[in-house]
Amino acid sequence: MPELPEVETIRKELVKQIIGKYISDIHILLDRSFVNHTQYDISELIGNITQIDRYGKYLVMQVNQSFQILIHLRMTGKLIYCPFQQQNSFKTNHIRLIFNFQTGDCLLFDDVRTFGKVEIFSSDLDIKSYKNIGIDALDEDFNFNKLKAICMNKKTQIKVLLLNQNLIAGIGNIYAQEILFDAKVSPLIQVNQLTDKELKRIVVSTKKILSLAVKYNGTSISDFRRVDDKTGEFQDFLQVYGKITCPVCKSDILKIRQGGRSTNYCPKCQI
DNA sequence: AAGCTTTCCTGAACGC
DNA sequence: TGCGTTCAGGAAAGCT
Repeated sequence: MPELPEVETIRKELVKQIIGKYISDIHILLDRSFVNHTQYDISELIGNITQIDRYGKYLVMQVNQSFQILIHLRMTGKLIYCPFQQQNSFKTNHIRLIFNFQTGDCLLFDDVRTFGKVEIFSSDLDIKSYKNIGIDALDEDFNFNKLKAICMNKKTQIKVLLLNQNLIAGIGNIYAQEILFDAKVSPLIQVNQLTDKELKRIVVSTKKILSLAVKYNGTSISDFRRVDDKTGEFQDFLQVYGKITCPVCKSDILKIRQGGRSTNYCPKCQI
């Protein structure tokens, strides 16, 4: 499931593959994957890809000065670059959209569970405010003071807060668990109860875990694949997600549910 | 208003 | 074997 490191991995690879390419046609295979296309004339959604940015888990492709393509992969969305229509060489069983380039190659949007979304925005729209996206977890302005301000007067459990994209953007269920394990903080603590030391450890662990995961091209647990269909490598570094035994103290890892999501944590290391 | 719950969807894994 | 049930998850809408 793509979180910040996976989306950043995809972004970097897309920059290499498709910057400067001319989108000549967008082929829609599943209507609901392309949220607001009925507001546009598809034949006019053409032009050069000039820039690709990431905001939290969102990808934004700038096309000329005219419009932006906003992409969210949710759980099973993939972007696969296919040189010269070599679609058969990739495991693309659930293609929802095809971006065709003038050069004959294309970008496939493949998504088993169809939660992923592609959306068109005019260039003057600010996506961060439109989608109410919080500060990016790897933004250098995300620091102790910022986290303390975010946590002030809130009773939410820290694990649930880390998943709230409106407050901090980019952290999903795998990395929230890894960050709290690394910071030795219980996922159950209400954020207004966190000490300054704990808040500082959470910030340090967030930077450490996410940047390491970016370095290793993300985590491929089940669905995540890179633009060239390769897997990431960070799954080899996971400490607590999907684990039975704590790698530090050998205690049994507890599995609980918070806000409808599963959480693994070590009750001995994470107090 | 903050913080819950529900909805969307499919394939894998499970139980009988 | 094969059927039915459960689970997984991000974000937004609908609740309280």
